[in-house]
Amino acid sequence: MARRGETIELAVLGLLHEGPMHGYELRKRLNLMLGWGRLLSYGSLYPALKKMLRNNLIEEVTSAPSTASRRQRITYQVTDKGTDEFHRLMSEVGPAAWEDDNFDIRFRFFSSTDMEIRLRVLEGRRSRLQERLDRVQRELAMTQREVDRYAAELQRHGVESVEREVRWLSDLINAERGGERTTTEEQPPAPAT
Amino acid sequence: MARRGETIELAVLGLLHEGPMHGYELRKRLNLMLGWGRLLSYGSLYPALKKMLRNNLIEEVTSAPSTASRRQRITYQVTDKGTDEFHRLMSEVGPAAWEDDNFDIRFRFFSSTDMEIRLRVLEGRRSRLQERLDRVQRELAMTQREVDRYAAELQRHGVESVEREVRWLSDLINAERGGERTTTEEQPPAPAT
DNA sequence: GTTAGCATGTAAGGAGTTACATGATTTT
DNA sequence: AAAATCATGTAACTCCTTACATGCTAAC
Repeated sequence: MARRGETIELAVLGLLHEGPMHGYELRKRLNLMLGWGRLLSYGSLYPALKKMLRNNLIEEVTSAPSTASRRQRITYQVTDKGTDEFHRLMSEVGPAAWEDDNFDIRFRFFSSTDMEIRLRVLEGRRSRLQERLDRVQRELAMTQREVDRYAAELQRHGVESVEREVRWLSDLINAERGGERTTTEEQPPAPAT
Repeated sequence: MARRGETIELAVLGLLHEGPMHGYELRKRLNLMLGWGRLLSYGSLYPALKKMLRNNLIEEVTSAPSTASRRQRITYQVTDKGTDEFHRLMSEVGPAAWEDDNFDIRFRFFSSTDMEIRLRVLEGRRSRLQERLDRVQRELAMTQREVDRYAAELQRHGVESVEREVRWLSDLINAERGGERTTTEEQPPAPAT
C-alpha cells in the first residue's frame, strides 16, 4: 500500500497524542491498527521517527529516572508543532484522505476532528468505492468474457466486499448526521461518473 | 502491498495464457483483476514486460500483417519456458502463495492447478487469516485500552471483515472437497474475546 | 480541428522490506 | 543457563509511482 510515508507520520502523531511511547510499542500499536495487511518493519519505523525528530514534530521525553533499572529505550512525545501538523493533516479533505490506507488512519483518529470533516471524508471514501464498482461493472458489461469458474467467483466476492463497505460507510454517515439512526437508508442514487 | 514483482509476473503469464495481448490491454485486465487497491502504472508494467522478454518467458508475436493500418503496438505471447514458469509458480505452496495480493492472483488462475494444490493454498490462506484474528484478539484482551468510539468501530469492522473472509474460504474448501455442497458449515466456534 | 483515448516508453525518486548487528531483561 | 522477547538501529536493495516524453487514431 503505497503512500505510507505520510501515513506513518500521521499514525505516529495520532498515537503519541494519546500518550508518550517508545518505538517498540509504537510499532506494536501500529501493527494492531493497520495490521490487516503487512506488518510494519523497524527498518521503516525508526528512520521515520528520526526524520520526525529532525522536523521537530516529536521530541524525546526526559522522564524522571525514578525506576532505576530502566531498560535502554527512548520515549517520544509530540511537540506543539507536531500537534499543529497532526490537526492540519486530519483536516485535509481530498483524495489523499480516502485512499485505502490513509482512510483507516483518519478514521482511527476521527475524534480529533469536526463532524464536518468527518462527513466529507466518509462521503469521499464512499464515492471512491462507488466509482470502483461502476468501473468494474461497466468494463464487465463491455467485454463479455468467457467465464472462468474461479475468475468469476473472485470477481463476485470482490464486488460483494466493496458493496458491504459502501453500506458500512452509509451507516456511519447516517449516524454522523442523524445522531443515532441505525437504519440503512436508501442512498441517493450516486451521480455516475 | 509488497512483493508485487513476482506477482505481476505471475499475473502476466496467467493472462497471456488465455491469449496473446499487448501491454495496454494487459494493464487494463490487470487493474480489473487486482484493481481493488491501487492501479498498476505503466512505469511498472512495461519494464516488467521487458524483463520477462529478456528472460524468455514471453515473446513478441509476429502476427500476419493482414489488417494494414495497424496501430503501433506490440503483442506478446508466452513461450514454453514461460508456461513452465507459470506452472511452477502456481504449484508453490507456502507463505508466498497466501499473502494478500498473491493469493488473489493464484485464485484467479486456480483452474490451471490440481485440486490438491488448491486446497493447500485455500487452507493456508485461511489459517493465515485465523492467526491474524487470534493475534488481535489476544492483544486486545491484554491491553484493555480506553475505548475511543471510532477506534473501536474500526476494530470491530476489521474483525468482521476478516471473519467473513474466513467463512468464504471455508465454503470454497468445502466445495472443493465435497463436490458441490453449498451449505455454510458451522466453523469451530472462535474463542471469543 | 480538437478532444479523448489508444499505445509505448524512460528517468528520478520515494518508501519500505530484508538482512544484518547488538545487547538488555525476563521467563522457564 | 537457555530461550524468548524487549529494544534500537543501519545498509543495501527492490519495487513501484510520478512525471515526463511522444505520437497515432477515432469521435464529436
